[in-house]
Amino acid sequence: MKLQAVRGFKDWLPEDFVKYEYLIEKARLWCKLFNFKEIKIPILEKTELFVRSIGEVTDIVQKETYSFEDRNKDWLTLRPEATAGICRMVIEHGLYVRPKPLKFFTIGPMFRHERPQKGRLREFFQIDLEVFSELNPYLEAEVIFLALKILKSPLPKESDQLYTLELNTLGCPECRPKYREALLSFLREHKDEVCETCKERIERNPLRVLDCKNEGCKKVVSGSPLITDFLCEDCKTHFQELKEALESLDIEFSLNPRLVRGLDYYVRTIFEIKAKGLGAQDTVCAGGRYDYLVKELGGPELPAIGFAIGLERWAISLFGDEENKGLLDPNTLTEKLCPDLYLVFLGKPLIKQGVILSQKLREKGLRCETTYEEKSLKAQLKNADKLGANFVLILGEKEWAEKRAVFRDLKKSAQKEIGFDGLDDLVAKVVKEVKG
RNA sequence: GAGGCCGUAGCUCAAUGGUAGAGCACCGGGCUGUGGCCCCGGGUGUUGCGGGUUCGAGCCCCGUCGGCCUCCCCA
Repeated sequence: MKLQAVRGFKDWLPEDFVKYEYLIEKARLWCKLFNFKEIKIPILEKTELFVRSIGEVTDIVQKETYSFEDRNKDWLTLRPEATAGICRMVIEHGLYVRPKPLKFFTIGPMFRHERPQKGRLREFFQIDLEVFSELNPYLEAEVIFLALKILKSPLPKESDQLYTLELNTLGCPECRPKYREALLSFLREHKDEVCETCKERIERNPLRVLDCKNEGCKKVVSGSPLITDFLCEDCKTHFQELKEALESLDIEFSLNPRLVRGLDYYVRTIFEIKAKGLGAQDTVCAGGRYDYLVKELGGPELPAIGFAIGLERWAISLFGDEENKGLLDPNTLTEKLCPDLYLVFLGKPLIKQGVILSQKLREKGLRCETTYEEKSLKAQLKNADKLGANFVLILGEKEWAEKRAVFRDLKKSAQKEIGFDGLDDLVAKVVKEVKG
């Protein structure tokens, strides 16, 4: 059997890498402007962390994690998301005593053992942001604003309608159970009308039924009790203030009372940002509040909100895929992979000069490539062209002796002669030509 | 985890159960002082892998691995 990458794990070829790098840099820029601090947490954590945070009965923990016993007989899990690890970090290092708000972001791979599809890999990258602070709707609105800001940042105009924001509230430990009970009894009454999957969901995770795409289920759900009718005063007020805060930031959103979460720790506000053209996996960013998680993991009471952007999905939404072109053209990025200058040397004695000269040029910031073997001028130019070089510098033994070189613009097919007095002078002149 | 479609050269794809091909890419040459264009030459392959049926399998059957899509779930 041929050796190949593990299923659902992808290589990033140079042309892929530039796309992700471009997006990551855009995101990083906005994170920093909002005063988020970049951190790194381990890829591997104790299994217990995810069981306690995400929830023992969730699908993620029950069947999607990469978990194993290590040589010390410790149960470890490749992180399926970043929030739990960041909470652990905050608690372990006592970061909660630092001035609020604590704003962190991290970028890295997550792992979930699911069936791969477009926009759904087993190793996938997330840009994850978390804010630990007081429960405040303005802060919350700002976090959502930032999510949209990041997503739209690579686009030429902010006015596009590529991304849509959906909003909901899950209530808090005080009001959610009441709603859950009401929903549960409603669903039990309509058990015969929902699909097979939902029959199971009713007892396991009734909120999920709200999210079912089955037409019959949708019909049932349309008459179901609404969370908004069960919210306690605090949650109601908070949600109302959040909506007003979003409006004051000119953020368009649609309320989706059927929006739910696969992770147990979320309370009150949750949101999702969907993108067009992604098929079934169209959620590019998701997040919400998790006001009790830090305490549940052994820390102090510390309300928090966060979200994660799926890097690969974000990339597809902007650059498109094999079938559909996106709004951004990846070719403008791959051009950056080409050398600025290719040094052509004719005659074996000059090869050594090529190595020295290219080094000096690199120190001046030029991306250089050169010849290491004696080859015909034609072969070297061909090579320079194939590598996508913008310019070539041609030095033959005759020119070398007469202290002159030919500088050729491959894109314009024009060339001129450069006289020089020593290597450093040549370097200076070439740099000037290339950089304009 | 369930279902469906698919897997042939580096890439995109052909090939009634009867000798594995094309375009692009790649390599060499025309062309030892000027790239792209052109011309000539080269197929670069364990038809994903393993079995089975058959005189004969890229094609049919089973299994397996992988990809895509839907479900499940989620970023």
